[in-house]
Amino acid sequence: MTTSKKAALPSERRAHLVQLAGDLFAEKGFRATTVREIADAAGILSGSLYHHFDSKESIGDEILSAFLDDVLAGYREAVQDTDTARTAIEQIVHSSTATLSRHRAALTMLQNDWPYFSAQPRFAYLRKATKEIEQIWVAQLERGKQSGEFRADLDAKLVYRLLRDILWMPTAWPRSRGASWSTDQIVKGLLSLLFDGITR
Amino acid sequence: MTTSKKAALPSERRAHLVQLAGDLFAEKGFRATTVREIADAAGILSGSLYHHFDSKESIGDEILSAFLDDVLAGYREAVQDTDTARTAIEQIVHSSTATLSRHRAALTMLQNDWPYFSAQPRFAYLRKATKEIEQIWVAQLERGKQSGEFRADLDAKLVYRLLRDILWMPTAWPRSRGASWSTDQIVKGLLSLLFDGITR
Amino acid sequence: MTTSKKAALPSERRAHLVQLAGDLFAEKGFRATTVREIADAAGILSGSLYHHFDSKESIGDEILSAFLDDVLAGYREAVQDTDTARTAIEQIVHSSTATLSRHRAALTMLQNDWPYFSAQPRFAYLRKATKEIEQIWVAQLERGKQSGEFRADLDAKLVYRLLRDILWMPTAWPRSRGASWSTDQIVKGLLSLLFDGITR
Amino acid sequence: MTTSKKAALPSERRAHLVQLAGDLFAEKGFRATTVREIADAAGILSGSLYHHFDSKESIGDEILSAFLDDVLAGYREAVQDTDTARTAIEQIVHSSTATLSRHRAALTMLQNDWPYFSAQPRFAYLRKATKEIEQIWVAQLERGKQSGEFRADLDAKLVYRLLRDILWMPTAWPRSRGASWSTDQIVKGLLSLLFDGITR
DNA sequence: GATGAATGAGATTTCATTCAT
DNA sequence: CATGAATGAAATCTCATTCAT
Repeated sequence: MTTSKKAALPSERRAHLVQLAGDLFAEKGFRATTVREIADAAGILSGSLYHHFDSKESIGDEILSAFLDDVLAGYREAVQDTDTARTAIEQIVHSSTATLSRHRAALTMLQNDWPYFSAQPRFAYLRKATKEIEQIWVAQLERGKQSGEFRADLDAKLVYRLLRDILWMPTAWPRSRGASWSTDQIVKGLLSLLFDGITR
Repeated sequence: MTTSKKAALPSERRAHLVQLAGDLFAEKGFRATTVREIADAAGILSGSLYHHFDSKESIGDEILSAFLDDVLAGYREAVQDTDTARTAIEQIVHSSTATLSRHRAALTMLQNDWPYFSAQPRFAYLRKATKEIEQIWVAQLERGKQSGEFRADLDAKLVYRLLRDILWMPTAWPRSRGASWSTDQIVKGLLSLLFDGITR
Repeated sequence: MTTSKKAALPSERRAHLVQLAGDLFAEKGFRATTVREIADAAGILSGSLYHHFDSKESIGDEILSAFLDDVLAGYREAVQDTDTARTAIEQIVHSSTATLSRHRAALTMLQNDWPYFSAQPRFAYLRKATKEIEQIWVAQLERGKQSGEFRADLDAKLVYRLLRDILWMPTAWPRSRGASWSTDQIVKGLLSLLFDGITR
Repeated sequence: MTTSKKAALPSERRAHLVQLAGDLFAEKGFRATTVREIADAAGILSGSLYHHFDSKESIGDEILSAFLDDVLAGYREAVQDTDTARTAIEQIVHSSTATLSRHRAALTMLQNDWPYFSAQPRFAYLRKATKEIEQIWVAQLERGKQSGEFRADLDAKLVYRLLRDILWMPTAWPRSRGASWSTDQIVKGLLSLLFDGITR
């Protein structure tokens, strides 16, 4: 009656394991983290992980798809009922603030192991999702160009890519033992930098 | 009495192999690239690579240190004899333009495999070099704050990290089959974005 | 004071599980079938099977010994009170018709995993039973040679082996999605094919 | 220049390893044989096998496709320029005699692990080849029915399957420590047994 | 009787590296 | 310089089985 795919059965234990795995992925990347390390972190043997997951990749899958679902949901909502392109972009950025800190692992994985994931059919949705993300950004940038809010000479695709990266990537910065910034701080610094520039 | 380290013996063949390896590293990352793939690209067997290099890591070493040497040299020169902080930052950015495109592989490696490299004593110079890079940027940012050129509320370290990333990382963007930007285009787009902002 | 061996406690549920397991064994072989698959088919978890069986092998045991008991009983009865060797052989064959279709799983298991079973002390009875089966066949073949019913140059052991295989194996043929024959059809085709070939 | 697929590069060592592996497969079946056992037989470590082969399956692939190529070539030649269906069938059988003994491993593998192989896309050619084999047999059987050589009531497909099995399978019989028959003996016994049974 | 979690042994595979020829 | 063969450590994964609840 129930589907036989393990991935479909949630459970507290399972969620906890995904959490542990995600922490390791965020620290060292997906491929660089061994299932043994994940199992060690959970206090079980590596084989025991396969009671909960089909494969290491299915753990990655879970983390990545959860992230993209969250981001897309946030973006779609952010651009609804906005009066100006600037408001829309601001909302997109703010929506990210909330989302990103919950998904450090996914960001690190995308940054470190994109070629690995994007080459696999199983992760085809990564390309699909990033395409939709691009469309949302580009649509708002073009809207701002048309309305005169933004400079007419912006290369929308390029600006999108730059903005998305600068927005997303710091979350994946290695947590150094010394001072490090919160996602909030980063985004705030970023916004003030982008909208107002460096100069006084 | 020449040193017995293979790394000390340059040669055209050797340089070519580093080039080939770098191309693969730039595409898939350092760890994700196998020595067999490098050897295949060179049309030899994997074992034969060890006539030229001590280890896979020594190839990585060569690529990374060449990059950092180049960058640092450029940065040191860029800030010399500058009248204003703004000029200094501009020169830093422009110096990068020239350097980055020659070092795609290094950028990808730093982005993908930083935790791997930075954990090894052999690559201790990575931390040293990045620390010097930070000092150069931060010094100029603080100078600008003091002189009134830049906003007084800038978190210099944070701004440095954001700027460095946004400056360096696009070079490591995966070369998609569609339209892709040259390093020049990227830096130009970036500068106009940062110094003038998005808005008109 | 019932024995503590689980195998000694029959029950409907138990028989049903053996049936389900047998179906899977018949399809994919004994070793290739996992206890998880058996449990899935029964709608329970794999660990729960161990309330009913000591081990996977004890399920196999049950299936194989039931088959051999059946076959031997049939063979012993078949050769009793027969006037001619030909009649005896005919009865043996006909006795098989009835028996085989009920034991597809056992046939598949013997065909696929004979080396595995025959190497284990637990399954020593397999060799014993097949030896008795051989004796029954060979006795009748020799009888026919002596009486002049069968050709004198028959290698009785070889002919037995050929006949037994051709009689048993088709039952283990993979059930293809297209047209497939009933055990009845197969045996009938076989008889009409073989019988005149044996007789002088 | 050369293809990078290992499977395409023959070598003496390689052929020797296939031979050793085949011997083990013939004894215990494909799945039941571990790569460690193969490596042990060759006096090397299991990982070293992967210098020569992509995977265990590619060894199986080599053995199976060599067998089917051989069989099909023999069959195609056997039926060429035959005056009667009986001659054709006879030649098919004789062609098998020569072929089978060289391919004990393949026969065992097909008998033990057919469900495993036939389920994999990589081994799709197994179905294709067996289909062609069936067509060759059935064509000759039908020809014989039409010409009056064979009984008109033969179910050609069923008879083919029975004949092929009885012809092929004994080669896969476990080599018992005692008396065992050569492929020649088996086929001879078989022919004398079967031939008159087919003809009217 | 069944669940849910885990064990533990062993399987296949990967890959940087070594070395005799 | 290059080949061809091998090493050896470690990785992912499989699966029968156990057991507290």
